[in-house]
Amino acid sequence: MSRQELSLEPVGGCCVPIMDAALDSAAAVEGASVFKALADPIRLRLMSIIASTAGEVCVCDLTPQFDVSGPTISHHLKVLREAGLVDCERRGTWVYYWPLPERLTWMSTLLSVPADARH
Amino acid sequence: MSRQELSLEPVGGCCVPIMDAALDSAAAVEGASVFKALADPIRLRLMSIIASTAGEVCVCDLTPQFDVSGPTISHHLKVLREAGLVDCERRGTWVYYWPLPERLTWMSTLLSVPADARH
DNA sequence: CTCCTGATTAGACGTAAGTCAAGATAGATG
DNA sequence: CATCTATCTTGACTTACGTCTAATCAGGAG
Repeated sequence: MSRQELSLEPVGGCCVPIMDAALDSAAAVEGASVFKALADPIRLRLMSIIASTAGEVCVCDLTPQFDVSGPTISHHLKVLREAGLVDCERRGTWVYYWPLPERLTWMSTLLSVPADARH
Repeated sequence: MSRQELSLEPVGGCCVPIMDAALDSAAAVEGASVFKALADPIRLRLMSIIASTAGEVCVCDLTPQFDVSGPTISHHLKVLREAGLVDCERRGTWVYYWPLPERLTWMSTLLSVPADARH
């Protein structure tokens, strides 16, 4: 359950802000795949709920907060897992998810704007 | 040319990191649309080229760096424009693009991870 | 005005992505 | 073992997205 289904390479060696240096083609492919994982409203909100919860969250507490079916939530959680943004563990009947902050830090750095370039 | 084709509301009033507070449904929809704009390798690389260039970039210097047709580049630039990530201006025969750092800052803050939560 | 060049728009096409219902799996309990 | 609950997987369906060619638009030059 906690194995990573997709490539989880360092994503370009983390990381120079795009305002400092342009990405090459390969880095763009890898980077875009992480953005894609957060490019859906349900996934972005799932990520924010998981990330803002200290410790971990049970799927059974996640599903009722959305208007879509259980399988759909399960699908979105899998996408977040494959992107390296969360991990999970089954304990008894329930499955618990927690955030993996490394990728968030990577994206945040990539998008960071030098103070003197703001506005 | 520099009009904004889509809603460019403040995107949730910019901005609390997702590790501090979960997004509500409406904020997630709006936020996901910005991530979607960078969720394509060509757009992410276009954005990084535009952002890393001091001043502005001519479309004529952008297109040759990619293996897709001119109209495709034009389409991707439009998506970035509608997401509020870049703006442009025609001067004579050529069109120039520059970054709008506000949205980058917003995303970067949203994804930022408190130092004590890293790893 | 006419022609040429750079850029965008329109429309068509194929693939990818989100959703659901139905079935499968994991584990607890009797 | 059988049964029940929580979660995930499968397969089908529909819509969204990236790409192209062809056509259009904006400006400069002759």
